[in-house]
Amino acid sequence: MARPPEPERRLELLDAAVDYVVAHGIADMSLRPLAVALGTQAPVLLHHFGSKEQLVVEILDRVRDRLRALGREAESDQYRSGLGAVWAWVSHPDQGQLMRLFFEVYGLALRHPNRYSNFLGHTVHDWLDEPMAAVDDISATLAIATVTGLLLDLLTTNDRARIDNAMERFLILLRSHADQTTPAPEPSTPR
Amino acid sequence: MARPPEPERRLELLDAAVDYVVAHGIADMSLRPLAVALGTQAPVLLHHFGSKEQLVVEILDRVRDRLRALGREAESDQYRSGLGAVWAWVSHPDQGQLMRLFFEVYGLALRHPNRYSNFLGHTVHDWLDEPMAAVDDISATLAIATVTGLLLDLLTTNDRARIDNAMERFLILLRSHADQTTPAPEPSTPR
DNA sequence: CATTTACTATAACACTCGTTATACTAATCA
DNA sequence: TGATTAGTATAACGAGTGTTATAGTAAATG
Repeated sequence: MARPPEPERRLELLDAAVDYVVAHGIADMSLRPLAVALGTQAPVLLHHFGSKEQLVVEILDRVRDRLRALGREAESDQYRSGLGAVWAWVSHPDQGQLMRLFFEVYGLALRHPNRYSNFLGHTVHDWLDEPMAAVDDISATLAIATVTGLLLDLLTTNDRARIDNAMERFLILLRSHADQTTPAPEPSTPR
Repeated sequence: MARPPEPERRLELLDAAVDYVVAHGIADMSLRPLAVALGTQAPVLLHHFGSKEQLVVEILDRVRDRLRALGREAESDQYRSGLGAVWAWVSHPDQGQLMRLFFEVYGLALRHPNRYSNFLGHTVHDWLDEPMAAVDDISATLAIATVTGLLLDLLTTNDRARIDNAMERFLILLRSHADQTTPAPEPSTPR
């Protein structure tokens, strides 16, 4: 009948919004500043996304995608493997803003589980399933928790040496325990 | 000259505000709802605390006190010791709201380090110094990170069995490593 | 061309925010 | 008693919020 929709525009806005949120956080994001940063106006965002809440949902879905992509990059690391590779990728300064956002959303989600159920329910299991697929649930839980906790420490104290050493010690703990329990252990971290 | 100040009233309001924040979170705390919950009005809070920002600072100082108290309670645990005791106390359901607030503030502090510098700068080192005083920095870093990460998992998934098992496995890892390196290890977790 | 629809621009609405001003009562001291 | 200060109410201000209404332009179909 008439002019066809242009889904490109919507995706363009969404991608730019994700970049903005990664850079500025999501806790006190508001439509008007976001819109001007994107070269448009608040009603345009509402026209495309319906409501702020829906926009936030779609932004966080994209953030989840980026976190999953990070896990896949760790898997394809050619110098390290397993948990060491995950740590190398996740703790890299380039990922600082993204991981900061990760913990920011986590903090908000703890108070409003319903509002962030997509993010909350899936993000942890994304990691359990993909980079940690080869080990049992308990080991994966421990490994992910350690990475998470060290990362939180790193982002707040920025004490790279102390925390890299702690990660190294954790990898040694895992390896020495594997030496005790299995006669012919693999040389790298458990997979 | 005239009517003397009544510091009791101020502390009374502050204590009630801490309870309110522990229950409702601090990210979207605002003066008016807080005031009515405390049976007063927003201008009264500003009269006593100067500004919302100052009130938040004082509330978080109190929250930090409660977290420190939790560490001391873990130290006096008569059934467990060391890291196992810390985990038992910190992961207890009674502390859920407090620990949720802990991660909420952490998430906010990652974006606004200056605003939450008191909380951010001291809370981690409180733990390094008190419950973890007996081990070296690297071991303490690893232990606190693991507790932190597991706690975050517990608060979001509530999967108590899986996470308690992961903690148990971590304690076993530490013990077996101690067995390898020291000839006469202590029976409990490393202190 | 006329119509329909997609997108954009401007203005405004109702609401909440932190904060301030003002008036009022209560308690202490000269 | 009068003066001074502490604490408590009430109202209001300016700013910012998400959202809606309205009008205008752009692009496609009949």
